[in-house]
Amino acid sequence: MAQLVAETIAGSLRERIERGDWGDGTRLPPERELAEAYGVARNTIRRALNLLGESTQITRVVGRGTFVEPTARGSLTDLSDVLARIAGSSPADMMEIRQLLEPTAAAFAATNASAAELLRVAEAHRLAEAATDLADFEHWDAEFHHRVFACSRNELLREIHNILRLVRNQVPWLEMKRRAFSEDRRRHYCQEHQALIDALGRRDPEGARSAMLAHLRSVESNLFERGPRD
Amino acid sequence: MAQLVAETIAGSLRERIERGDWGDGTRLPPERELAEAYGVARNTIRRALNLLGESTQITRVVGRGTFVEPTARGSLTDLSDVLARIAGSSPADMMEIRQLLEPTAAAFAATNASAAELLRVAEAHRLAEAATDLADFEHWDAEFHHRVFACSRNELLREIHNILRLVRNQVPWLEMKRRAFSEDRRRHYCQEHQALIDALGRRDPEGARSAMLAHLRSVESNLFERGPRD
DNA sequence: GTTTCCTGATCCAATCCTATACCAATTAAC
DNA sequence: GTTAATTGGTATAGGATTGGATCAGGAAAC
Repeated sequence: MAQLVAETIAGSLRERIERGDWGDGTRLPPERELAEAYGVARNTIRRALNLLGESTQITRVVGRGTFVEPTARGSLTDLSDVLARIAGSSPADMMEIRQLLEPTAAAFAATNASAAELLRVAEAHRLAEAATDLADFEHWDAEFHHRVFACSRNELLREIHNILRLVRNQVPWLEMKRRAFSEDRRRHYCQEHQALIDALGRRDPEGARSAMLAHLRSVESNLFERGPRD
Repeated sequence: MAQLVAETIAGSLRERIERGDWGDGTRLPPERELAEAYGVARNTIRRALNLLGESTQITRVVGRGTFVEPTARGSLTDLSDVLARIAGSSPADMMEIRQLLEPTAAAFAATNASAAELLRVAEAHRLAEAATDLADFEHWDAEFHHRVFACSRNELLREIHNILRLVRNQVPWLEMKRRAFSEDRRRHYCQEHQALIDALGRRDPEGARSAMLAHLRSVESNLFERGPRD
C-alpha cells in the first residue's frame, strides 16, 4: 500500500513513535539527520513529517526541533473509546441511524452515480439474489448497501457507513440476523432492492429515498419482531 | 466470439484485481510496463484500462499511477484506513452530513431530553455567548452542538458526532473557521442557538429540527462564502 | 473504399524525489 | 550582549516516472 517513499517513511516514523523510541514530549532527530539516516533528501523527510502530522500529534518549532506531543496518545485513546462505544451501541439505535442515513444516500446516488456505478450496484443485487447460503447472501446484501453509499458522492457519508458496517459484522449482530432470516424474507428483500435499483435507474431521488426507507423498515421489523418460525 | 485484444486484456486485469493480485488501494504497474508484459502497444493497454474503468473502480492519476479503488473489492477496509479517510474528507461533505444528522438529533432531543440535560445545553449556549475570544467561543459552540446530540438518546448518533467533532478540530478546519469568524456572525449564531433552545424547551421536534437546519445553513454559507471583511 | 483495431511514436502535464540555497527562530558559546 | 551553530520553513530548479492526447501507418473486415 505504500507507493510513496514519503508514505513509507511516515509509516516507519509513526511506528517508532508508537513503539516508544521517542517518548512523549521528546525531540525527534533533526530533519537533516533523518534525511541522511533514511538516505533521502530533506524534502522527502519533511513530506513524511507533514503526513505524520495529519494523523499523529507532533509539534515543530523553528530553531528547536520536532516534538512528540504529550497529548498524542490521549487523542488516540479518545478515538478508541469512541469506537468502543460505537461497537457496543444498541441495534435499535443502529436501525434508527440507518433510516436516517441510507435513504439520503440513495437519493444522492440517484442524482450522482455514473452508469458504471449503477451497474456495480445491480451486480451486488444480482449476486445477493443468486446466493445459496446465508453467509453469501449477507455478504452481497451488505455490499449492495455499501455500493449505494459509494456512489452517493459524499466520501464522509461512505466512510460513516463503513464504520456502521464494521459494527454489524460483530458477533451479536450476526446472531441476530441469523435468527431473523428466512428464505421468504430473502426474496422480499431482493424485491425491495430491485425497486431501489429501478428508482436509481430512473434517476429519481425521491423514489430511491422512499424505496430505501421502505426496505429498512421491513428489515427493522424483521429484526425486532418474533422469528419467522415461532 | 472474436474478442478484441483490448477486451481480453481488460478481462485479464479485472480477474487479477478480483483475485487480489493487486489489493485495495495499491498501484497497478505503469501502462508502459503492462504493455511490455502483455506484449502489446501502450495504446492497447490504455484502451483496456478504459474498458476496465467502466465496470471496475480504478483511479488514474497523472504522475502517480493507476490505483485500485478501496471499494472495488468486497473486503472490509481496516478501521484506521477508514478513519484516515474520514479525517481527509472535504468540508463540503462534512456540512452535508451535519445538515443530515444534526436537525434530526435536535428533533430527538426535543422529545427525549430531560430537563437537566436541557439546562446543560443552555449552559453551553450561555458560555458561548459570554466567550471573549475565538478559541473560547469555538469550544463552547462545539460543546453546545454536542450536548444536543448527547440528549438525543441515541448513543450511536452521539458517537458519530464525536468522530465528526474530532475532524473539525483538525488544523485545516480551525483555520477555515478562523477566517469565517466575525463578531457579527458570532452574535447571529447565538441568536440561532437561542431559537433552538426555545424549541427544545417547547418540546417541539419540528421546530427544533428547522431551527438547527437554519443554523447549519448559515454556518455553511459563512464557511464557504467570502470572508466577513472583503 | 471505408471503417475498425492495433502499432509505434511523439509530446504534454502532473507528480515525486533530489539538490541547493536562503530565511527565521532558537540555543549555546564567547 | 554578540556571535555562531543549529533547526524548521520556504522556494526554486531539474530529472525521472507516469497518465493523457494525438497522429501516421498497416492489417483485417465489411
